[in-house]
Amino acid sequence: MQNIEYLKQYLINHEIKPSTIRLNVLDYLLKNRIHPTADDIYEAVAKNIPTLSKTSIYNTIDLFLEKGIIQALDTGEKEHRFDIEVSTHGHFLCRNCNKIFDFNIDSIEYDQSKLDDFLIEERKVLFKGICENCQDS
Amino acid sequence: MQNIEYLKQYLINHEIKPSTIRLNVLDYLLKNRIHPTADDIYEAVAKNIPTLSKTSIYNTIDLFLEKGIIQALDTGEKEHRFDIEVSTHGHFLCRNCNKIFDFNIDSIEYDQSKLDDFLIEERKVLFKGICENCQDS
DNA sequence: TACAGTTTTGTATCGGTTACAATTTAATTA
DNA sequence: TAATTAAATTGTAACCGATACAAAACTGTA
Repeated sequence: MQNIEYLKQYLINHEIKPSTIRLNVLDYLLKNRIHPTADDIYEAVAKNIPTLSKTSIYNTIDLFLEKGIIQALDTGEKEHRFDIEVSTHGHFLCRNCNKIFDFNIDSIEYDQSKLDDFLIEERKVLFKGICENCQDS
Repeated sequence: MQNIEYLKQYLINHEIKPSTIRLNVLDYLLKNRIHPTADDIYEAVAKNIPTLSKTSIYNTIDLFLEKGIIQALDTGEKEHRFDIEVSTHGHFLCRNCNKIFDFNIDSIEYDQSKLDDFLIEERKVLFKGICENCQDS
């Protein structure tokens, strides 16, 4: 875990008090942009913190969501997945290898009259299919 | 349940053998476009078929998904929801009343270079926020 | 050192979904 | 029509990601 000061400041800037678990989770998320599940995070962080409990991971995730430094992805898989990149962007889920690929979205053109006076807080775009790699094999 | 012949043909056209349960589920979905959960469907259809089991609803849903006459929505709520409208369109989930509103999508402009040679099979767009009605109160 | 507040842990439980064998129903053949 | 096979339906148990909650451990402050 490098740049502890950077990680601490990252949390503090988002009104999260640093703790060993939170720093480890943040470090993992920043370095492993694979849209991991709670269990992925748990398995990775538990290597550094042998006493770690699953509940602490869920607590940390809930806190990070609340403070807006991660977003949850609902892909139809049974586990939630999480993304340290919170800007609006598209996700492509390969239904063969289950990897998620990011892509930029420039605009969505839709019938706004249907959503007149609706307060839109989140825009999620999920494509599903087969990634390039899985088509070759 | 009106138009039994229409419902039968609807199923047959999609390679689904009609049965009482399947006809009832289809009828419910066509008449109640509220993006119901499996339990919503179960509760409604059980009124007509008292011996109905939850498993039969899951079986029917799986079959309908497989044959492509419904699509699943993953909204972050813990239950899946289902939509008899399978064309690509947007969904708005109100995080206050949990109603889902449909809207048309004309186009999504995105960085296609990231998805070069990807086979895109599904495009899902989900907005979340507060619907007009829930803002008034 | 004592105290209060926060963080973390461990256990039990929840609830939507799935697995699967048994039963019932429908379709096919003799 | 009865017998046989296949398909649909049911009921029970179990799975598993997530949650609730109280106890324990830790942190910061005076």
